[in-house]
Amino acid sequence: MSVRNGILALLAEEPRHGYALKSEFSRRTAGTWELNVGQVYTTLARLRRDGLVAEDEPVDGPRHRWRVTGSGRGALEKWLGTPVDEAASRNELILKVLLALGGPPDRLRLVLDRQRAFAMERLQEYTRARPVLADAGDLSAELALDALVLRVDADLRWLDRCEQRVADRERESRLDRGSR
Amino acid sequence: MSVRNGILALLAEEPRHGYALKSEFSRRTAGTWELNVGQVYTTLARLRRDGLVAEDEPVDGPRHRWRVTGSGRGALEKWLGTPVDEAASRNELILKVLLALGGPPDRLRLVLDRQRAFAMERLQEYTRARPVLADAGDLSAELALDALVLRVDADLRWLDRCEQRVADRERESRLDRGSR
DNA sequence: ACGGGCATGTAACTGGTTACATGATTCA
DNA sequence: TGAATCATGTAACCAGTTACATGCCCGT
Repeated sequence: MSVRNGILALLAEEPRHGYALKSEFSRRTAGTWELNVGQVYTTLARLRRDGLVAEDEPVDGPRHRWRVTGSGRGALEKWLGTPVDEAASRNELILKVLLALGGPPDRLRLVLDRQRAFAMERLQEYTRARPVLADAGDLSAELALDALVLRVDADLRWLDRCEQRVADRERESRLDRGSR
Repeated sequence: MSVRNGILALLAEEPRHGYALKSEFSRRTAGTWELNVGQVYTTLARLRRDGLVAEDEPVDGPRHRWRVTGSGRGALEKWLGTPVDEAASRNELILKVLLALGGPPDRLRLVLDRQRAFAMERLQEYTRARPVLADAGDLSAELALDALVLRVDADLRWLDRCEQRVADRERESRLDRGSR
């Protein structure tokens, strides 16, 4: 429901037309979340269907102005007030590693290596980009980037821990075989 | 494509029937990713449609045994070898905070507070559960929990940073108003 | 006899996403 | 004039998810 609620949040700030929502959405997420224009209109149609937004008839040219309804405002408050549960958000990286754990050790090592290399590359990019954003005074972009840095950092630590635990496991199994 | 590829990974270990996939999937993700049984069958049907898995005719009772095909193995390798891009995985928490940034300060503070309270609660739960899992010797569960801890920890740090930056911004705007 | 877990499946819905068609405006 | 951007919309697809129907088998 992220796109739905995101659009709702933007409309709650002020009524906007469809195309403006697309631009604003990606601007506010510092380009990390790009919407296909069409998606804005499909989402608006669904929001209208559910009574969360309403449209004014076009006045100047083809532009419709969309605004939030009362229940739309309610839905938004509810979304904002409900914390995001990391455990419930299905995480692809965790899944991948946990399942690779059941395959041959080489494959697991490949997964771990590829992911780590990628993460470190990204971390460098972010570190290079950080001061530029700070100079530009774009708070949203700074915070978005900070979030990414912290996450990728957490991922890297986790990958290290995985590698370590797996190495332990293999050492133990070698010892087992040796003492048989 | 997580569910699809996850099921593919399990079938690549050994042929299994549908119900076994459901159990194994949630066991291997340490209960953090529960599948509705029906979803397994719909996903299997789609995998078969795409030629990634094949089914043996039932031998004993109603049980079908599903196995990965050659192209299924290819698709799996590709998935495992492709790193997960954190920046491309749309993150609800970031979106929520960034958009709340555009609303009234009280609402932003509510979002931040709720999320932090929730995260700290979770962190405590995880810390309590950690030694139990270590004793049980369940490597998957341990690693899954570690991932959650690291992520929630990263989230907490980020929330702190957000609060700090927003407080800075408000102090500055107060100063601006004062010097007008 | 019956409740619960094992087992298979289908119909239907949701939200996200894209490809495509259409036309207005703007500016070089 | 013609490309780029602004602007609106629709048809269609995909993966994820759920609710529901069906029946087998096992232990009490």
